[in-house]
Amino acid sequence: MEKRFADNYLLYLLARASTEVSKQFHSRLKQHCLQVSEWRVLASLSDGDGMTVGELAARALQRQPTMTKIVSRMEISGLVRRQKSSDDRRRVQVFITDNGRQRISAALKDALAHEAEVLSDYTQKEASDLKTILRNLLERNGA
Amino acid sequence: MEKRFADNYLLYLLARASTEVSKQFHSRLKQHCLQVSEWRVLASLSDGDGMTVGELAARALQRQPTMTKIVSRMEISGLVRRQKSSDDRRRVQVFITDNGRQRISAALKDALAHEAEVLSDYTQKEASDLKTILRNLLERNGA
DNA sequence: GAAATTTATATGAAAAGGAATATATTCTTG
DNA sequence: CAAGAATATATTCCTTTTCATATAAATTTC
Repeated sequence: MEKRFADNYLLYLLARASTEVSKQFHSRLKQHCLQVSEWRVLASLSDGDGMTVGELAARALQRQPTMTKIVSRMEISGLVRRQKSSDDRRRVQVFITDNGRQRISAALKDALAHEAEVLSDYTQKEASDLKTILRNLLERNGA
Repeated sequence: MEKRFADNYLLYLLARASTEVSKQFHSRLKQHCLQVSEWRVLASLSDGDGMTVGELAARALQRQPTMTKIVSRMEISGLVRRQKSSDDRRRVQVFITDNGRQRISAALKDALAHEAEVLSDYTQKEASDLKTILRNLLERNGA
């Protein structure tokens, strides 16, 4: 069988790996009534609450104007709240609400469970090596 | 420094690696006047011409209705052409045009050059191991 | 072989995203 | 400290994607 360009092209392998594995998890998110973008924002905020729109955009791999819109929607649905930063009033800090915290809590557990499934065939060392390799790739590419 | 959930979460590392590395290449695509979706379709077709809309969607990691529209746009701009399959007239086969082949040719070279840059710090073996690991992850996750 | 089911693609309305730019605030520099 | 540059967020307009479903052809089942 002939080897296709794509099957040996790093960017495609990365995109495919990310897309396929994420797709599995995204179907679980539906059960938590969470959109992918909502999940990403809430997961980020559960790490460090009170992030600015720009920080959130970077973390959630979105552009800033997109994040502004995501935050607006999530504010309306009561998952987060906005607050102008007092020391730099250009900045807007986004905080997770109790409602948001409740919604993300189960999803976070589910995320870890799903990750365990994805890595179920791997030894502990293999799994940690895989992650190290990815972090390494990111470091070497200016992330 | 505290460790964030995301920085050790496989799906995030994959998404981040894919997004960051792809972003670099996407800016190059602009110089070839190609959209990302166009690049993906043409690259797929340069591997195996005459793919169905469904096959293309799977390869280009898009949903089928999205691919129908991408193909429609690309047909209008003369990069591909459609042809109803004769053995199964539900299927539509998509072929790359001469114009499309011209447009993709330089981009393909650029893709390989960019990949080499991304992997410039890696030895041959490390690079090939990285790809093997990703292919492996895909196989184990039903891709 | 007709009816029901499945499969492949297309369509239409609504949601989301993207690029460019506006607005507001802070920083810099002379 | 005023003018200009830089930074953070929001907005606008336009393109693209998504979801649900329609359409059309092939396959299965009775």
